[in-house]
Formats: sequence, C-alpha cells, structure tokens
Amino acid sequence: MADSVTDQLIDVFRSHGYEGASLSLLAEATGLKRASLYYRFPGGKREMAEAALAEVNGFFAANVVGPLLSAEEPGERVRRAVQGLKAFYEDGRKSCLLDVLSLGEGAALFRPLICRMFTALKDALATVARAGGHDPATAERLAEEAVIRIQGALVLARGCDDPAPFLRVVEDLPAFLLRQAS
Amino acid sequence: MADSVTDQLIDVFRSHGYEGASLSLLAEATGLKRASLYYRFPGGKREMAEAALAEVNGFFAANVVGPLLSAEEPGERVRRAVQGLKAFYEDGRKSCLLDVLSLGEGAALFRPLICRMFTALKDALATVARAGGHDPATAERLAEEAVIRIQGALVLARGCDDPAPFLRVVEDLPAFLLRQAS
DNA sequence: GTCTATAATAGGATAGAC
DNA sequence: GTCTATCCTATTATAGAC
Repeated sequence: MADSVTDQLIDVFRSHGYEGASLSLLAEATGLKRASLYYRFPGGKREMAEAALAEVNGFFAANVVGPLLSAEEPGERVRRAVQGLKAFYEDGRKSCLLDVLSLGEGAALFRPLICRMFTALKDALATVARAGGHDPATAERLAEEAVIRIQGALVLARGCDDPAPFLRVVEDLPAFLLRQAS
Repeated sequence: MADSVTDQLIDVFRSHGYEGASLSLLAEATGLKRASLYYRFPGGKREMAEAALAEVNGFFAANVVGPLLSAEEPGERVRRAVQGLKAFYEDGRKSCLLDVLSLGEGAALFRPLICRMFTALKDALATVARAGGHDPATAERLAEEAVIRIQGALVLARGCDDPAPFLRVVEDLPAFLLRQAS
C-alpha cells in the first residue's frame, strides 16, 4: 500500500472522490501520461476506480478481515485488525475510499461493491464480537456500531484536520467489541 | 430548507461534493442559467458553496444547536435536535454538506468553517449532556462520540443506500447523551 | 435579473510514432 | 509500454441584449 500505480490512484481517489479525480491528477500522481493510463486501464477513469477498489478490497481481506476471522485469541484478532486500519487510513490522516467513491457519479457505478465491502467488514467484526463473548444480536449491533464509529471518526478527522478522533476510536475497538478483558 | 435557490445549491453540493458540482448541475437544479447564477454569486462556484454552508449553518443554529442550548428540560432539547437532524438529513437519505465539502479542493477552501460548525455542534451536545447529569469530561466525550456516530451512520447509509443506521443512531441520541431517563 | 452568445480552459478519450 | 499530438466535449467565466 505505498507506491504501485494503483496505490497512487487510490490516493487521488480518496482525496478527491470520483468526480474530483481528474485524469491530470491521476497521471501526475502515477508519473504516467494520460495515454499510458489508458493503456493500462482501457476502461478509463471508471476502470481505474474499480482497480483502486479491488486493491483496497485485497488490503482489507489481508490486513483487517483476515485477522478478524483468524484462529487466534479474539483480543489479538482485533489488535491486528486495528493495525491494519491504522495503516490503511494512515493514522486518520487519509479518507476512506468507500466513503468518497459513494458520492455523485460514483454512487451509481460502485455502490453495490462498496456496500458489500462495508458488509464484509461488519460481518467480520460481528464474528469476533461473538468470539469475544457477546450473543449474536449484540455482536451484530456492536459490529455495525464499530463501522459507524470508524467512518464517523474519519469524517470528523478530515473536517478538522485532526486525526485524534480516529486514533481514539480504533484504540478503543478491542474494549468496545469484546466482552471479557483479554 | 426546501426550494430557495440556495437550498437547491445545497442539494447539488451535498450529492456531488465541491469538485463534482458543475455549474451545469447547479444551474439545472436552480432553474437558472449559468449567467444568472454568476449574477447572484459573482464569486462563482466558491461563493455558491459558501452560501450553501452559511444557510446550513443557519439551519443548524435554528433547528439543532438552538434547541440543544434552550432552557427546556434536557430530554426535550435533545428530542427537538433529533427532529432538526432528521429534517436536514431527510431521515438519512441525504449526505452531510460539511462532510462532502471537506474533500479535494473544498478542504483548502472551507475547512476552517467546517471545523467550526462541527465544533459548535459538539459543544452544544456537550452542554445538554452536562444538563442531563454527566460530568464535564464525560459530557465532552459523549458529545464527540455523538457527532462521530451521526456522521458515520450517514456514510454507511449512503454506501448501502439504506437510511436505517442513521435513524437508529439519532433515535438513540436522548438515551446516549442523558444520564437520567426523561 | 435573466437571458443568449461566446471565449478560454480543462477534462475524457483515441491515434499513431517510437 | 510510454510517449506526443489531437479531438471532442464539458466546464468556468464573461459580455452584452432584453
């Protein structure tokens, strides 16, 4: 998640949204000319955003959802997911791609995938909450609430240019999701 | 909050963000030609977004922050604020202008005002939480958490095209913010 | 106060050289 | 695989008629 072409695309999309991410910005960020971007992504900007979403999906599968569903002790699972979240959001200084791509034109283009990704995260959080001692209904409620807190903290962090709310929310995740101390 | 020119501008900005809100969209929504928009807003799109933010600021002062700081009983204050929030966000079907205008170019242009508006809301929520029986530190924490929950629920609602998370969060606000039942 | 017309620039996309 | 050059459209903004 650092310097591939797709990683640079992610960075532009998450900073500007779909409509705000012009080919000029995308080309500048990747170091490629516009025509070269079209060689790699014949479907144009839409395909670039799809590639960005796919890469984020992979990162989450490997670094957030994967750890949450692993065979480890629940506290350790959540702590590893928190590390993944902090890495992806750069400690609260970067926006969520799912959030910004659901605006404007992006809504019609990407909403089904975005909703599935939100749901996959929520389901993984619910699984670990059950493993942490909560009944299924409570686990489901806590999981949705956790997604809401992460997203809301990112919005507030961006709005005030202060990552503190995000850091507070994710550091609190183990205690928030798990019943017993671990 | 329904059919003035500025209200239509708000609707376009909150749906598309600053960069995605083209003059064509803004003109179409208002029923005015582009040149007429420039007559009303000589500063162009930037001034239109500033007018949108100012109107939202006024709506919040009248329908959310005002009720929260009123002399009524705390439960009633929160319930009135919830009505204001539900009206502004159309029961979770509309995005937050503060959220979407903090993206891309909008960040540099509007962040100070956006941060002040988030802070004003948080401070009003903290005031009513103190009136509802919480100590100042707890009230402050609950207030920031409430802003986070509202914003996060709106993000999730948009991402999955389902207003339920927003409705759940705002209906829970009185119990969330106030210590004693009222 | 709103319109038509227009200018200048930026955006999305393609053709063809290397 | 990347580039330069180009095309067409959309976008921002202004001038001037009514």
